[in-house]
Amino acid sequence: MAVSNTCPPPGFDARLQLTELLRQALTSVAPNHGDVEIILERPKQASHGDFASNLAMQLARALKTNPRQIAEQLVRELPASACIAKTEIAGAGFINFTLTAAARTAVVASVLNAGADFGRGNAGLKLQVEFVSANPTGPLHVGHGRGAAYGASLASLLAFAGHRVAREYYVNDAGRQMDILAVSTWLRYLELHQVSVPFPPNGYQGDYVRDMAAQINLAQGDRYVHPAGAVLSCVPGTEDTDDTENLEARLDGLIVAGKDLLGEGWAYIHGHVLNEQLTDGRADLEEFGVHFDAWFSERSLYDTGMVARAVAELEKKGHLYVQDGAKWFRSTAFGDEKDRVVQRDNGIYTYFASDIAYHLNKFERGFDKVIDVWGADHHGYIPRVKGALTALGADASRLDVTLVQFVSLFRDGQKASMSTRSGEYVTLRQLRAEVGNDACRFFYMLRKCDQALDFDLDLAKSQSNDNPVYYVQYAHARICSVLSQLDADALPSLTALALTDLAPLTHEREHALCARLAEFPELIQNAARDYAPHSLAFYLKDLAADFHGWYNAERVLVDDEATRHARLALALATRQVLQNCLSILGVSQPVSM
RNA sequence: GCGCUCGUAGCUCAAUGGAUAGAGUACUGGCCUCCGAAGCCAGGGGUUGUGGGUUCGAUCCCCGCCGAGCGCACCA
Repeated sequence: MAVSNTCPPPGFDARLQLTELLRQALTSVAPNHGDVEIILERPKQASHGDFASNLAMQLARALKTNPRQIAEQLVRELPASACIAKTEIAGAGFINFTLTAAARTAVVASVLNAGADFGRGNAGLKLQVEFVSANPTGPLHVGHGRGAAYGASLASLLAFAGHRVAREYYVNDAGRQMDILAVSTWLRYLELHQVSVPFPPNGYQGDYVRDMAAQINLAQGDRYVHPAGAVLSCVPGTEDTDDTENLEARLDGLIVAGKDLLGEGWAYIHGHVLNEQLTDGRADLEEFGVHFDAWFSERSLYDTGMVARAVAELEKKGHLYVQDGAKWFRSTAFGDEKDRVVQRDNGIYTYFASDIAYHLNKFERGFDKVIDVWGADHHGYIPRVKGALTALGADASRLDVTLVQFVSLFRDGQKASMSTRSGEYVTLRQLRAEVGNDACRFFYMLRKCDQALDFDLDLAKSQSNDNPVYYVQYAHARICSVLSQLDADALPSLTALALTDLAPLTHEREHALCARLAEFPELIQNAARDYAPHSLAFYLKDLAADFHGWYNAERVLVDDEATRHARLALALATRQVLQNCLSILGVSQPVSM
């Protein structure tokens, strides 16, 4: 017989308790199946109680018995517990548990005691999350913004779940794209000096390139000026702009010209534009609340000989062969659809080679898991990277690649076009200025990352109840507002509230809100396991809804002191969980709005 | 053609293999002498693209088909 007025001990966990009870019942009913996993879920429907177990259904086949019959046996063998008000068998054989009021409201004390640590796990793995890693060839755009928001939230989530998380940005400072940016800037610089070299259509077109040219002009004057004839002397092909191959060859010719004519000056321009773009991107991300522990340079992999070492290692293990003068990695032996070049016939390593080295380096740093957040357009790249790791004798399952799908911006119902090269795209900075950091971070989290995102600018901007981020923040501000109604001496201390008698919390909505709070630690576990920070955004909407519903149904500041204190405790606990959850997503918690 | 990610209410999206598939939005009607109405309450809305299979049970797992996006470089 359940005793409903018994107070559960501090740190009481109903799920753990019920799991233990079922485990004991199981050993009595089916001693040979003691290893069956005990699953407890929170039913969607309130009439199904606080927790439901499908244990009887799981056993039906093995015991060759009707699930409902097994359920009855299990319930009969269930040890008595002070936290259970009712046990019911329902549906196909579910066992539904209804908790006592005291067991339901106990979470309030747990939240107030744990504070900012409520929900924190103790997972303890050493993880790395690498994200954004955009080429520093121009401003970050809204697609990078999604990767940034997702990666940052994921990293915070994993850290909150108890992992040790390193956040890293891989800087592609060694490739052809950087050369193209440097040559684009140089050509704009030459334009300032009336040297007429036609600007290539496949160069970087954005205004920021002209800005950097002006900076170089200011600092260095005309020392990098060369006549148009000299610049064009090593540019092959015709001016046919329809032939892509021809255009790329001409661009490469311009790069060669720049390196030859400028010598040290090329290194200066290259270094300047790299530093400029990196600094800009870093500032942009910092303002967005996205921080990195490390900025890993691709070039450093060459400088330290890591790339050569990785390729030599593959060669030693017999996974390379030479064809048409190039060195190929036999990735088809590891599930890839074709073999891949790691070193070109001119001796230059491919990007893939440095990426093998990079991932080898990551693995050598001793992470239990390496998580790469990539744009969805890179998905075809996964088999070859994993293949290379396997070929090197590493455990490729330690690498998880999460793909983030594309973002389309909609303004006035119209899709905004995006093209990096042409410079016609909305930057992350523009987006943040227009809709604000909080709405950005939250909107990016309103989709699973493997779902294409249509970002509705007008909705994100609207200061109305259409906007979910305001709905959640409003709940927080409302609680703060209630507390500010009290004189400082009328508000009991946190420790006092944590000890307050919660028996006055009898309303259905109060219990629903408590159940939502109790869900938070489980949410963290599941979301961290699934790399799914979006579920935190959905939880916040539910939590805010439960709070608003309660708030409209009952007053917090009532005359009766016992009731008032219990409700204050619940309001404070709600605010705490809102804070914990919003912090993980990098969204602020305004006191008023 | 091959591969990856998807297809859920009019629209935008959720749903560790569980019970009557949920929110928001839009539409309709209510709630401020009352702690913040950026709020709440009540309505109608569905063959989960489609056809099979596995399972006590499938939006979820497997196969086929239809449709969408993205890939299929000695670019990064």
